[in-house]
Order: sequence, then structure tokens, then C-alpha cells
Amino acid sequence: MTTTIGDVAKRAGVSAATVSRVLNGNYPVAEGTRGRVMDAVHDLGYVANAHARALIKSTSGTVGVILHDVADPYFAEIVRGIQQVADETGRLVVLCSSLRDPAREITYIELLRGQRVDAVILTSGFVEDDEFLMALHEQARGLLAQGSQLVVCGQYPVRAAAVVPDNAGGAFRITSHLLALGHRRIAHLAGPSRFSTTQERRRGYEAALSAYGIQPDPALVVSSDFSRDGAYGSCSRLIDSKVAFTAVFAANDMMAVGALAALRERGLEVPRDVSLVGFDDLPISRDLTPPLTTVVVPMCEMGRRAMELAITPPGGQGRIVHLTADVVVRGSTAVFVQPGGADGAGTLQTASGSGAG
Amino acid sequence: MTTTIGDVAKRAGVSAATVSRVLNGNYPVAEGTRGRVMDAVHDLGYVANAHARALIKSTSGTVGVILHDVADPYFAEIVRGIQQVADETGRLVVLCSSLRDPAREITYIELLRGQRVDAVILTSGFVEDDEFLMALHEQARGLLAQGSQLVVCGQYPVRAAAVVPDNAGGAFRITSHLLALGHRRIAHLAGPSRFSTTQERRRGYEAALSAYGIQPDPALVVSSDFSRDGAYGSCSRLIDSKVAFTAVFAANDMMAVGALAALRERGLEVPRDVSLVGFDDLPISRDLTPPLTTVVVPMCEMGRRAMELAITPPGGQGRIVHLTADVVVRGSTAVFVQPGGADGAGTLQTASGSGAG
DNA sequence: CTGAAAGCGCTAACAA
DNA sequence: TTGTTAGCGCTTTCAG
Repeated sequence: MTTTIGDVAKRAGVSAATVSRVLNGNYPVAEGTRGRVMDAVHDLGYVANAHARALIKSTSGTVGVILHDVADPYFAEIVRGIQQVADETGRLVVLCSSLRDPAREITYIELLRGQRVDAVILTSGFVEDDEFLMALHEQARGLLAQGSQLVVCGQYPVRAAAVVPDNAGGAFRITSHLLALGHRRIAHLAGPSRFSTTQERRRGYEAALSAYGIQPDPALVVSSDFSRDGAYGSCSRLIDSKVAFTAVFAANDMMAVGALAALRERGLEVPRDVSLVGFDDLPISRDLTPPLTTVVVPMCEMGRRAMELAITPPGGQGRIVHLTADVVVRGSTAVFVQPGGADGAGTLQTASGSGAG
Repeated sequence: MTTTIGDVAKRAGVSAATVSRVLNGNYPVAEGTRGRVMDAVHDLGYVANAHARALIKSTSGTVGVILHDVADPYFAEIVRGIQQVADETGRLVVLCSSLRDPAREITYIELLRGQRVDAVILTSGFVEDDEFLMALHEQARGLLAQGSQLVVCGQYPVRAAAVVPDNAGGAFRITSHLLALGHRRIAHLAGPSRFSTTQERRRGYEAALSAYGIQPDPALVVSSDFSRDGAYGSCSRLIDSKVAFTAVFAANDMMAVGALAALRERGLEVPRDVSLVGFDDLPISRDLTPPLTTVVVPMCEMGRRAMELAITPPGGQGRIVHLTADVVVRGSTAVFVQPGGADGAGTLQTASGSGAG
């Protein structure tokens, strides 16, 4: 049997109420009594039942986080930020991996609602799906009704506190960087089209192209999931399709890793033959060879901000936090040099031909 | 106000007990009644209070995990495995980052005890410290007393279910690999000495050396924390100390990344000038340049096994799971070739001299 | 300063 | 098949 407050009370020769007061320290208790109670607590190894407490108090001191997968460094960094604030404020965080399945996310929110979490932070990325959106609205309402709230990381069409990275802006800037380097045939390794993140980053890419008077070429855009292997596959297909390009913009850094592998495997050297950029700036990106030029998404900061919103009562100002996304130039991009003496359109074959170095 | 089972009962025109029975589906309820109850549940957006439930049932369906930091890919992979099993069995996992602070770990176990978690999984690595060990014993006992249990990942001197990777064996094998390649001056980038992981891996390293009749040279072992930056620093110091070495065994892959950066910065090319190996086989390791030769620790599997132990009642057989740790040879190691025409002792300077490529 | 008693939301006998 | 009742372990009035 687990020891209860009654056991402690008995051993200390006081009432349960007194034990409670000692433990919570919010009422005056005689020094001697306090001592006897603490001794009893210690002797018995007593730890108060948080569920019994949560049943009374309105707050549970717990925040739920729904993400794709902790093993994805992007989310791991966000969780790190969340954890930091949780630690600083004595809260607990419960993690749920949705693997980007909308139905599972709804199920998790409901589960977390049952746990009476103080808030749920949703980070996996919005998926265009009417059924999901409706269910999400319902859950958001339910959360609010029980004195909790929803906080989202990213662009979601819901009334909720949010911290949103500048996906479109970052994509615009990194594409512009490539353009400024002289690249004109810039491929884009996109994510699954149903995600708002995918769309925003693609939009920024196309906007930059247009700003340079370039008509976006659909043949230069290939999709896959957000993973390393997915991008390895889509980049391989792109290369094999013989479409000419001199630079690649991967929708995120993990995908850039896959692209790098695909490029290299086919004898294309980065940045000599092809410039490569990503998005996110994962911790590992600076240690790739070459170090990756990318867009800095302050993931840890995102997590911190999200958690700060989560522990602030809903309603009120400043509940939409916008985060910047600036380019960091490293070694994976270079000025586009006209290969050989030709007209420069079909660069791919030329580059690949001299890629054995 | 949050809606309770009473509200649902009233709306459906039944008693609270009936609602409970419908929701739990463990007692016969008339079809019509069930329908009315479900309607009421839906209309009200009712979600049962898990705390009230946990107060009655012995199990909370929640498992606590204490780790260093989710943003560390080693732990992220472990958590991934834990999450998988949690998902499969309808459980929730709450994460606590200890940042390897023993005191904080104890505090967390206590906090989780209050939450009446079904088990706590401890993964940050054992620290030699009598006070910590005593407190840990006490907590393990407390956990057991309340019908919960402790599960550890790694070598801990406590009576608890455990999943332990073969640190010493893996280190022995990877060092032997280097030795077989002809290397004799093998440096070791160790972790903080107070961790059992550090000691085990170092022990394997020294055992392999001894097996080859080589007396371990303390000058070849430098310590830092387990991070990329830590190893970058210790490796830099090692190089600057002018101690001769032709291979480096980093205590983990993150540290190998740091070592690679340090080596490269000083004009030492891997594996031409120096062979480099790590430990863990993080997902990124195969994508480094060169791809890292390392020891495969099945981290995700570790997490799965730990979770399986966590959801199995304590006591009984097979509560210590041993995991293998085999070498995977990739591009970061090469046969040691006598540099120049000299006697081959002071390889470092020679190699570095020709390292401009 | 301390104790008695009510009640948080739910489930599990026990009746009906 | 369903309702009534008694708690689960704790906090919090309300008395004293």
C-alpha cells in the first residue's frame, strides 16, 4: 500500500490538515509541529499524490506537447526550449509523437485534456484538411472551456496563441542569396504539399524568383516527405531527369543532408558543381562538409516562447509571436560560373563530366 | 467551469454511474441508454478527468523518463523507442531533462512519484557519488513501495530492471579495429570521468591496447564533457600538445564531430592523416564527410526495451537486457601508412606538413 | 495554531 | 440494466 497523508498525520500525532499545511507552507504552523511532521514525512518516504491535488486545484502544473517525433532534430530543439522554461517554472511536460498524423493529434489533444494539462503545444505543422480543422477547432474550444489553452508553433488557421517562424521570408531571402550568386536554375526540394510549412517555403522561393523576373519552372520542384531519405530520393530523381539546375534549395536541413548524399553519389560536388541550401539551421548543419548555408530558425527560442505563452492565461495581447529567419552563409554556396565555353544552359552534364576530381 | 460526469448524466437523464459504465464499456448498458449518453458526451465535449480516475485505479498510464537533454540525438533516439511502445500501448510519457545533474534527477524522480507514474526510466548515465547513490536507492525503494518501479538504461549499481549496452565490448572492438589497421598511437577523447559510461568505454579502449601488448599512454587520453564543443576543445588541446597520434577514438559520435572539426581546422585530413572513430552511430554519422566508422548502439531499441520493462510488473526474470554494440566500418578509418621515409614515430607533424591538399 | 468535515470527479460495490 | 452510496487522497473552509 502506498503511504498517504493520513499515515503521516498519525505518525506525527497531528491531523491530516496540519500535514497539508506544513507541506504547502501557506499557513502558519508551530515550529515544533512542523518538525515532527517533516520527520514523519521523511521516515515514511511520503510523496503527496499529485492527482488528488490536481482534483482540487485548477492547475496541474503539466503542459502537453504534440510533435512529429523527438528524434527529428528540429522538434528536439523546440522541445529543448520548452523543457528549459518548464524547468525554470517547476512544470512537467508530457510528450506525444503524432508522426504527423492529424487523427492522432486530435486523439492526443483529447488525452491531454483528460490529464487537465495547463496547455497543449502543437508543433507538428498544420495540415490542410477540413475534417482535421473542424476537430481542431472543437478541441481548442474544449481546452478553453476547461481553463486550459492551445498554443501552436507555426501557421494554423485557429484562434490560439502562436509562435510563427518567418517561413516565406526566410525562403525568399535564401533563394535571393542564390540568385545574387548568379544562379538562375534553382531546384527546390519541397516537403509534402499538404503542410502549410511546405507551402510557405515554396511561396518564398517562387516570390524571389519572380522578383528576379524568373518564371518558376515546375520541373525544378520535386516533393518528398520532410526526411533525409525522402530528399535523397527526390533529389536523385531530379538529377536523373536531366533537368538542368545549378543550385538546390532543400525545404529543410535534414533534406539538404539527403540532397548532399544524392549529389555526391552522382559525382556532383557542392558547391563547385551545385550550390546547396537548406532551412532551419540544425546544430549539425555547420559540421557538414561543406558547412551548410541555410536559414536560421531559432527553434529553441520558439520552444521557449511557446512555453511562455502556454503558462500565461489565454486572452490578452501579444499572443502571436513572430520569429525572424535570417540567412547564414557558409560553405555550400558559391558564385555560379559559366561552365566550359558553352552557352551555360545545360550546366549539369558539363559539371558532372568534370566531377571526378 | 469544466464539465463533469454529473453534467453528462443530467443531460442524458441517467446516473453518473451509468455514464461511467458507458465510457468504460466494462458493464452491460442498454443500447438506447448508451446512445443517449454518447450524445450527451459529444454535445458537451466531455472528457473524463484522468486525475479522478488515477485516484481510484492503481495505474496512471503514464511513464516518466529522465534524460540529459532531448536535443542530444543519443537521448532523442532512446525517447523515440520509448514513445513507440507508449503509443502502441496507449500510454503517455512525461519527459524530464536533468542536464546530467544528479540532484535534479532525484528531484524529478520524486516529482514523478507524486504523479504516480507506472515507472520511471532513468537514462542519463550513472554518476559516481555516494550521496546520489543513497538517494537513488531510497527513491527506487519508494517507487516499489507505491507499486511503481525504476528502469535504468546503462550500468547502475541499483536493484532495478535495466537495459545495458555493451560499452566496454564496443570500445574494445573499435579500438581493435584501429589496431588491426596498423595504428599504435591511438588517442582517446573521453567523457567526464565520473560517468560509468566514460569508464566503461575507456576500459574497453585500454583492454584492446593491452591485448596488443601496448601500454596505454595517459598522455593520449583527454577529457571533456560529452558534447561536440567539448571534444572540439579537448582534441584541439591534444593536437597543440604535439603528442604524436595517428588515430582518435572519441567516446561518442557527437564528440567525433567536434574532433573532426578540430582536426580539419589544423590541416589534418581524415582518414588520410588521422583515422577517427566514434561511438553510438547517430543517424547523422553516416552523412558526415567522411562517413564515420563507429560502434552501433541500438538506441531506439534500447528505448523500446526499457519501455517494455517499464510496463511489465517488477520482479521476475529477464529484467536485465544486454544489447550488443558492433563496429560499423565506414570511411573515417584507413590503414596506417608510415609517413615520409622516417622512423614513423612522430607522424603528426609529418602528416600535418603535407595536409594542405 | 490546529482539528473536523466537506468535497474535488470519478469508479465500484451493493442494491434494486 | 440502472441508481445509490461510499470512498480514492488531498485541500480548505469553518470552528475552536
